Amino acid sequence: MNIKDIANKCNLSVATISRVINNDPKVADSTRKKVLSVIDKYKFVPNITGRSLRTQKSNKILVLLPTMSNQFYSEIIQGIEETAEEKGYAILVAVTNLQEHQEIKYLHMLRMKHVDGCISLFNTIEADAITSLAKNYPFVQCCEPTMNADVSSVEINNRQAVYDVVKQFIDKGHKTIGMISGDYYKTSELGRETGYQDALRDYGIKFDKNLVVKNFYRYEDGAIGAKKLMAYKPRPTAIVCASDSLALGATSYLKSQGIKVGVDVCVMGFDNTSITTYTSPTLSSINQPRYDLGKESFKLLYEKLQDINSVNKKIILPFQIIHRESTGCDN
Amino acid sequence: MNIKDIANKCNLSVATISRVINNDPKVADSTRKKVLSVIDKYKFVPNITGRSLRTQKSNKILVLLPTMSNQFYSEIIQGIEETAEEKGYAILVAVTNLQEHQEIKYLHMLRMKHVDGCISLFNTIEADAITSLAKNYPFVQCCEPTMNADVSSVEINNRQAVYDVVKQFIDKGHKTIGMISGDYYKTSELGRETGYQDALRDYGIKFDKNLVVKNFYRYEDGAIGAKKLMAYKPRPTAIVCASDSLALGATSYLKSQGIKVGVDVCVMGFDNTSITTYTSPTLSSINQPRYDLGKESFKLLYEKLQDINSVNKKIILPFQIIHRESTGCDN
DNA sequence: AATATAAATGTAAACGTTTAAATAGGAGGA
DNA sequence: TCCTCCTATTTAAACGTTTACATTTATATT
Repeated sequence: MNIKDIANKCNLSVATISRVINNDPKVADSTRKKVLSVIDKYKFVPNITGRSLRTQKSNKILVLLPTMSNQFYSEIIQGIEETAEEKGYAILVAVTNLQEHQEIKYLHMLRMKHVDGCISLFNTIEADAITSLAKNYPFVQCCEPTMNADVSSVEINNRQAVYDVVKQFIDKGHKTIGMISGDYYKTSELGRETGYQDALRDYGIKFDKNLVVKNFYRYEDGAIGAKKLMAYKPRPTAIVCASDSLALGATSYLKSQGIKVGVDVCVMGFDNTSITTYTSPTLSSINQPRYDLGKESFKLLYEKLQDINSVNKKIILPFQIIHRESTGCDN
Repeated sequence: MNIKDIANKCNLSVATISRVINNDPKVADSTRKKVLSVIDKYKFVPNITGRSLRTQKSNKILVLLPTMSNQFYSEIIQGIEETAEEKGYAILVAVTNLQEHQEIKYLHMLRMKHVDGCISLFNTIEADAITSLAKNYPFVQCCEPTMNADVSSVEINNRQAVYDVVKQFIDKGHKTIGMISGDYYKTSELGRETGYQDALRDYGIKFDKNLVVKNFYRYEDGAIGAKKLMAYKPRPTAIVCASDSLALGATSYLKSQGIKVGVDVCVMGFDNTSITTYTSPTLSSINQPRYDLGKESFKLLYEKLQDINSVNKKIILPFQIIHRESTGCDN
C-alpha cells in the first residue's frame, strides 16, 4: 500500500494525495475529504524512507549520551523526546561510554544525513571541532557545553549553585568546608569548583586546595575523598560534592567512622537523583530541572533545524537546593 | 557527492561502483582498487536513505525499554549494540515508560518499516498480539518473554535462581523465609515466586502466603514489605527480594528497627545492579549475565532478519548467586 | 581464425515520496 | 463568444541507491 495505490482508489494523481498528506491548502475540500477517508480505510501510512530521500530530511535527531548507567539522563531524554515528538521528530539515543571514537562515529551520522540534528549531553572532542560542527549542522549541547566553543547550549549555573550552598553553610556557622569533585566533566566541574572558591573568598574564608579532592565520579571516590578530608585539621564540618554518587560514597565513609552525617558533618550532593531519598540519612542535593533541560535543548535545536544560520544561544535554567537529612534537614 | 559522482571520476557506471561498495565479487581487482581509492579520496559514504528505499531495509533495529531509570538495562543494551554493529545494524532505543499506548506507537515502527526488527525488554500487550507480531516481523523478547506467546526469547531461569537461594537459606538452618516481590513483570515474577514455593515444598517447609508481600518495585515498597514480614511470628530470618531496589528498601527498614542485616536477618536482592556494592551492608544479589542477554537477543533477532520463518527459540542463560554482607558474606 | 564461454561492465528500472511546471476547468468580464 | 484569471489537478523529474538483464571484452577451445 503506497501513495500510488491510494491515488488509484481515489482516481486522482499521486500529487494530490501527497498534498492532502502534507496539508497543502491547494486542494479542494471535497477532494481532501475523499482522500482522507480512503487513507483511513486502508490505514495508509506514508513511507518515511521515500519521503526522506526526496526531502533530504530524516526527521530524526540524535541524542548523544556519555553513559546509560546514570539515572540523571533519563528525565532529560524524556524532555527531549516529548518536545521532539510534537514537532514530528523521532529521537535516536546513542551511548558513547565516554569513548572518543564512539563519539566521532555517532557524530558522523550528522554528516551522513542519517539524522537532521544532534543534542549532546557530553563531548570529548575539542572546542574548535564543536564550533565547526555547530556551524554546519544543527547541534546543541545540554548540561555540559564545551568551553570556548561557539554553540547553542542549555545548562544551569553550576557556579552559582555551589556558591549558594557554601554561603548557606557559612551562614550556619561552618568554618571548614570541604569539596569532593571529579575530573572529567570539565565545564560543570570548573563552575562548581569556582563557586566553592568564590563563596569562601566573598565570605572571608581562606581557600586551601587541600580541602578540594578530585578523582572520578564513582561511589568509591566519594569515600576516598571523605577519608582525605576527615584527616584535615581542623576537621571539616561540611562537604559539598559534585555528584550524588560522590556524596553517597562520602556518607558511607563517614558512617563507617562513627561520624554522624547531618549532625557532625553536613553533606550536599549534586543532581538530586532518586537515590537521594533511598539512603540513610537521606541526601541533600542540588536539583537540576532535568525535563526542562531536555525540552529547552530541543527547542534550541529546532531553531537550528529551521535555520542553520540562526544565532547561537546559551540558556541558563534555575536550580534548587534541596535539604534533607544529610544537612540536618528542613532549611 | 553521490555514487554517480564517483562513477564519473572513475569513468565507470554507477553499477560498478555499487558493486565495489557491496563487495560483489564480479568486479576486476584493478577496477576495485581504483574505485576504492577514489571513494577514499573523496570520503564518499553511500546515502543510507537511497539504499534503504531500494533494498526495503533500514538496517536499524528498535530496542524497546520499559524505563530509562533502571540501571539494569544499560549493559543489556551495550550487548545488543555491539553485536548489532558487527552485522551493520544500528540500534534505536525507545522508552515506553510502562505505557501501553507508547508501546503500541513504537511497535508501529515495525509495520511502517522504519526498523527491520525489534528487541523488547518488556511488553504489556497480550500474548496473541505478540505471537502475531513475531510471526510477521523479526521480534525477540529479552528477560521478560510474554507467557503463552510464540516468540523467540532470551532469559535466565528465574524459578531456579530463587529456588537455589531459598535452598541455600534452608541448608544454613533458616526456618522462616520471607519474599518481597512486585506486581508488574508477570513472567519473571511468577518464576521467582514459584521457585520460592517449590524450594520450600521440596525441603519440607510449609508455604504461607503471608510470607510473600507483593507491591510495586520501588524502594519504599521494599520497606513496606520488610515491615509486614517482621510482624510475622515467628520472625523471618531471611528475605529474598525480586529486585535490588526492593532489597534496599527492606534493609533500610530493618536497619531503622535496629535489626542487623546479614546477622539477624539475611537479605537477597535480584539483578546485581551496581548499587549492591555501594550500600551498607553490601547487598547480596542474583546476577543476570546482562551483556550476554543482549548479545544473544540480537543473535536470535538476526536469525529472524535472515529468515522470518525460522523457528522460534527460547534461550536460557546462566545466573550467579553473589553473596555479600547482607547474607553474612563469603558463601 | 572462428566460435563458444566466461568475466567485467553498462543500462535502465525500481523503491515511495515531493514538487516545480504544465494543464485543465471554471468563473467572470468584455 | 472570446479572453483572462483563478483554482484544482496532473505530469514528470528528482532524491541515491541496487540489481536484473543486456552488452562488451577477454579468454579458451576447436
